[in-house]
Amino acid sequence: MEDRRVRVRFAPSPTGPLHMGGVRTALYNYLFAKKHGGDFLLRIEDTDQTRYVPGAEDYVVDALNWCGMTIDEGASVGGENGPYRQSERKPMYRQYVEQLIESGNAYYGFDTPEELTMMRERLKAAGMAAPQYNAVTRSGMQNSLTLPAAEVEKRLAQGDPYIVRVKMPRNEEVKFEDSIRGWVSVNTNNLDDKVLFKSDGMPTYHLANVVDDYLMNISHVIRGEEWLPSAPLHVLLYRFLGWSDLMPKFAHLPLILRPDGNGKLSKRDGDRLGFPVFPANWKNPETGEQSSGYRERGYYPGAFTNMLAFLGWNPGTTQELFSMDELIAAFSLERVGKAGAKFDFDKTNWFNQQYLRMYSGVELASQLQPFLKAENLSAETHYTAAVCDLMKERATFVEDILTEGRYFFEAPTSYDEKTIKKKWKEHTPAILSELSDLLKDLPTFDAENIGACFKSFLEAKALGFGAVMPGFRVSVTGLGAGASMNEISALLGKEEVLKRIERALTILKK
RNA sequence: GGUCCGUUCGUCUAGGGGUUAGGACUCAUGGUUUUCAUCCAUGCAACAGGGGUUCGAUUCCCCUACGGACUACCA
Repeated sequence: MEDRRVRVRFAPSPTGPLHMGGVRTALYNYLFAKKHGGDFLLRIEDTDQTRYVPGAEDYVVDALNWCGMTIDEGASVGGENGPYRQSERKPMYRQYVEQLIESGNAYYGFDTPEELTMMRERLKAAGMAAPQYNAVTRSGMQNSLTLPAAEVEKRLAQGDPYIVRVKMPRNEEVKFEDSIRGWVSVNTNNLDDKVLFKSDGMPTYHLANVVDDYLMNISHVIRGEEWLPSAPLHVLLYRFLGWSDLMPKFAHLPLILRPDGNGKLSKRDGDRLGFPVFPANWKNPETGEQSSGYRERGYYPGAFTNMLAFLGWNPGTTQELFSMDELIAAFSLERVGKAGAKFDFDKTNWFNQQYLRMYSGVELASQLQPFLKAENLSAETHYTAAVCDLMKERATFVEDILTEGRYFFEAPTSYDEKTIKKKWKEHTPAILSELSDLLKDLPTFDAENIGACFKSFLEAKALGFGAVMPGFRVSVTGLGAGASMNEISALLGKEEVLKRIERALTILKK
């Protein structure tokens, strides 16, 4: 059993865009699988046809691909254990349901939804907080445990709608070892007779999940903490089906919480606080509602997954920047924390900034190209690359290089008012004019010479940097602050710099 | 309400019976820079509370408080 091949699955329900919490669950599964040379499967849990949202499955695959997780088996890539959509596995579940009924671990239920509601209302009125369909209440309901056998036969034969429930045993401790939480123990008296098979002929999550994990030979179930309360039911199901020996190991991940206040992270929080909660943009096909994603906001997939990996896990060292391969090498479930983690958007941006810096000017130039194009700007590649090299230290996103360095691609159309008000003095035009003449005569217009020229000019005129530089900068860039003016000027070239100064002098005068 | 899970700086976390309780993000200050950013340095800032066990508990145990998840013919 110890040398069992590691096979894990990520099993989302296609009811909408994949939430970043889901991406993290997928990531931990992926890291764990790859760490142990195992398989990462994607299974679509679409047993609830009423909640199916078109496009959601493609979205999951797209998001996983963007994040750099390769799916070994799944509907999109195939595999030997398919189909990988539960809706397509519908015929496979029935025999296991029947097996459970025959062994006395499950039974038919004929109660209508209305009767169920009435039962709950009645018990609530009698003072019961959360009425359950369990060993106590099932005796008063219509099911194959209370109805005469003949009646059950008759109802089934005439095609009355029915469901199948698990027959939860009385007063039994169900124990299992969670890789993250240790031993978890629950008494079956606190569990109810969960529906395993719905009247539409589809299994519920509980049954489908256990059957498919068994059939797909899943070795480890790594999923969100929201599943912890139903894990004992799953353990019981493995036992009832005679599969205890092949039961996967469980690991229940802590949740990602809201940055402020309490509760788990939701789409609402992102809207309210101004950050995406989805990996990529999503448009609800029914309402047309748009949700923004990290990809379109300009985050690098590596930065996004790196950030996600650290939300609940740490390597035990002080290293924080990890490539996917490094993550795979360092990952272990033992180092996943037990407590929920509040999402920190600042840290996400910090990760992106770190990733951006690792690119060369040339690489950044090609990343910047679409943004330039969108603004109808263009430049030689080597020029854009040089701009990126100069500007990358002050950018979090590639786009920042353009928004903060637009003057590299077109002459300023306006001049920063604050700087003009504070630094554009009466004598500024005369000074700039003189400086301009000096720059004109420079034989080599590079940063070093410009700097030297500037310095000697200041010395000759007995002026401080503050008397000349701000005016020079605002004339050329339109801004009050930024990268080294020597570098900027050299990049722009003599002709352009002189032209801009001249233009500023005519517009600003004084 | 019940069941289960959890609780170290504002946030992510390391640590673990004896530590000046460490790192990162954020924030503040100083240095570098013509300026801004970067970078460097420094600072602010935490073991939820109460009982045990122990020579000694932040660490182990119990209780309380607080937080979270679950409590559908949803996953």
